Amino acid sequence: MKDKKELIREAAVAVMAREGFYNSTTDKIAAEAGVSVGTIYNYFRSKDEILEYIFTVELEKRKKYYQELAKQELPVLERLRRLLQMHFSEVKQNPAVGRILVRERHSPDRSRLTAVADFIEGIPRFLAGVLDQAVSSGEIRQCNTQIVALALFGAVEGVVRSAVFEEDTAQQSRILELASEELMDLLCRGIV
Amino acid sequence: MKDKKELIREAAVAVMAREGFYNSTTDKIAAEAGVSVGTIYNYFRSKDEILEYIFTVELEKRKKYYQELAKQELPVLERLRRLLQMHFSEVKQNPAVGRILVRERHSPDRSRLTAVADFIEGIPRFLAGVLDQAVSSGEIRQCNTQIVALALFGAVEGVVRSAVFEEDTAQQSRILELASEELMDLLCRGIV
Amino acid sequence: MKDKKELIREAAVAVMAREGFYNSTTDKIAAEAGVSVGTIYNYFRSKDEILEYIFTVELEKRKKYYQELAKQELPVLERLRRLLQMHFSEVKQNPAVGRILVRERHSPDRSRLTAVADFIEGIPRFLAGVLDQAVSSGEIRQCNTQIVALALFGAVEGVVRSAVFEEDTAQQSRILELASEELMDLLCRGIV
Amino acid sequence: MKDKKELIREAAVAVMAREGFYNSTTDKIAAEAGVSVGTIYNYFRSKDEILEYIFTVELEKRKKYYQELAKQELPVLERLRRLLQMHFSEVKQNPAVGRILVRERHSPDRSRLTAVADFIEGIPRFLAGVLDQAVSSGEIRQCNTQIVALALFGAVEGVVRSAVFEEDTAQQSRILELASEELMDLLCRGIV
DNA sequence: AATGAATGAGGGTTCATTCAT
DNA sequence: AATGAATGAACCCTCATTCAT
Repeated sequence: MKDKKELIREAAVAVMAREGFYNSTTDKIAAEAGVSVGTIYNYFRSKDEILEYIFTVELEKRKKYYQELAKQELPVLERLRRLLQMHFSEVKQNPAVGRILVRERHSPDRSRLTAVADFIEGIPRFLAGVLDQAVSSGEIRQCNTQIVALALFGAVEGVVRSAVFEEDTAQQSRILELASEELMDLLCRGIV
Repeated sequence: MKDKKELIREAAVAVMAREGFYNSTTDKIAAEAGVSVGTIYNYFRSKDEILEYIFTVELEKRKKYYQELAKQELPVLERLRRLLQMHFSEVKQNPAVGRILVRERHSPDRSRLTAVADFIEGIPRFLAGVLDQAVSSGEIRQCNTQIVALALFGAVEGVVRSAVFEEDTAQQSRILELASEELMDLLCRGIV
Repeated sequence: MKDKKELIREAAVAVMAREGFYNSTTDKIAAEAGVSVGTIYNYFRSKDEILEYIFTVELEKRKKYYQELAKQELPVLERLRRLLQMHFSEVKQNPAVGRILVRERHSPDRSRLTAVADFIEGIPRFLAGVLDQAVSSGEIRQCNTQIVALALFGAVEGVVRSAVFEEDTAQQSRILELASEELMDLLCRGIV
Repeated sequence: MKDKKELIREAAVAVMAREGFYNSTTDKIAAEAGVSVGTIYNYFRSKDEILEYIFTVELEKRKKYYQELAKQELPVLERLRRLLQMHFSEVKQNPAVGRILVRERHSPDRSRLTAVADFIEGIPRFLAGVLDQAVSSGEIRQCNTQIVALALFGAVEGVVRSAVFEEDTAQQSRILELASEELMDLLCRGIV
């Protein structure tokens, strides 16, 4: 039998993707999970914490993946390419999570939610670090790596947002398939 | 005396920037505006409509600015540069609006709010149109203009988000000042 | 030009018949009367007082009519017959008033409204007096005149209610035309 | 322990009888029931639905009683007499319900409330059916049964209204005790 | 007399969270 | 561990009434 915490997380993903965090009542999540409200509170301290957990899981996936990548001695740009590929591929497989990632990132005072903040601030910071290395090694030109990192992170989000809210699923798939190459091209050559 | 609708809009901007849309009660907005709750409802049909109006105002500003730009016979990239400059400059002057623009864009079923949807979908679509022209005229290379437009829009948002939630205001200013050049460089040359 | 108080009364009748007292906002009444809210308050002290006035006007009509009747030396039952005829005829001509008379009679603490209370309690009391006379004069048999008066008043209301909320206007007219005879028959002969 | 839905219904009856539907806030009802506001909404979808339920319960009582009556082979007039007796007896036992039945019958758009509409339209329709049978069987004379039914229903209401708003409880009891006989007399013999 | 913008108390309803079973 | 009934603070919005113009 599936871990109950995971069961609830998946139910929450489904409900939140469909209705948004604010409209996702604990009752709905419990119903979706086939569990009682009380049970949710045996695994999570609050509704916020469920969202927190969703972000944590996704962040961990990406961290783990990057650590694998880091073991191989790949050029920075190649590492970025694969990270993007992995991300878009994940979103394509599970667009519900994608919706949550782009939509519930902000909101009330959710900036205090650690995992969300980690995602929203941590990833760009991490990317900036990667870019700094690449500048040092001469792999890429001098630039304001912080801004470039923010832009890259934002660009990815922009594409994902469009895709996951796209109702035509064929179109959704197409965007997500082309996205990493297109973004890498942009990154490497500009658009001129 | 200042127009009361504008007064309320500004109060709402202040409160929503500080507390988020969800935590911005009509009572707080009324208090901030120095007005009674009832008065809000003489100018807006609902709390949602206030947000709607905030987006409308900002969207109009950018539309108007672009129309001016279009009258002059400028190269596409130059037009984009100025649009970015204008946008970052606006956000620098009024970071509260910036916060709202990036944070309240998504959310519940707010996708039905016309002005918000226009912003979130209309701008990338508009950008894609601009890029298409530029490809035709040979000013920029062949590329998936839709994805590039989404990426550009997202990149701008990514930078703005980081800036407006930055607590160090000097740092905030710096990012916003450098952003347009850095993004244009990225767009023109890539980062290699 | 029509008296403004009368103008407002008629507008209120229209709105209240359509939407019920509770849903009849002063704004709607003002709009219907082609007048501003403020003006209403130049002629009425409160929304309640408008209703009060509507009842007063109707009560006065009936009182006046009965006084005419009393001058002629008619048998009691004949007087009752004519009173009923007059009442049903009035309702037929202006079903909107009829609706209000049967629907807004009760409600919140409107029992304190004098005119409404007069209508609801005064008429049966008056009828009881009439019946008492008739018993004395031997025109009708011994009976509990109070209860009979209440029953008669209620019976009239029951018929009116059904008619004024009847959507088929032909049917509405038919009921109101037959009502007085049918009720008099019932009163005189019973149904056996 | 008493069923909680019933507990709330009784509290609502008490409050609504005292203050009228409109002035019966959910807070007051909750307090009267010794329950929190939220609990009300675990058993009823809305305040309207509470009223609906009150009417349903009373209507059911009368339906059930009449079905018993129908099993016995009683003359129509005897059935009516017993129905009236039962009704006045119920009201005497619980005048609060009586108040609600006569006062909250009309109102805003409460006509859409099924149970209320059933009461207000269903009972006269049902009575008309009963009378039709009686005409067929020759038990009563030819008459417009629809109007007579409306009149009878209204007459009952008229008596009940007077009784339940009577402050002198002895007088209240007297009216309710005499009512059914007096009405049956009226029905059978007229008042001449 | 007429206007209508401003007022603000008030009410129905929601929903995250708790806790006795 | 699981349940789900109970809780009650909080919020959006309405609308009768006022009053400066």
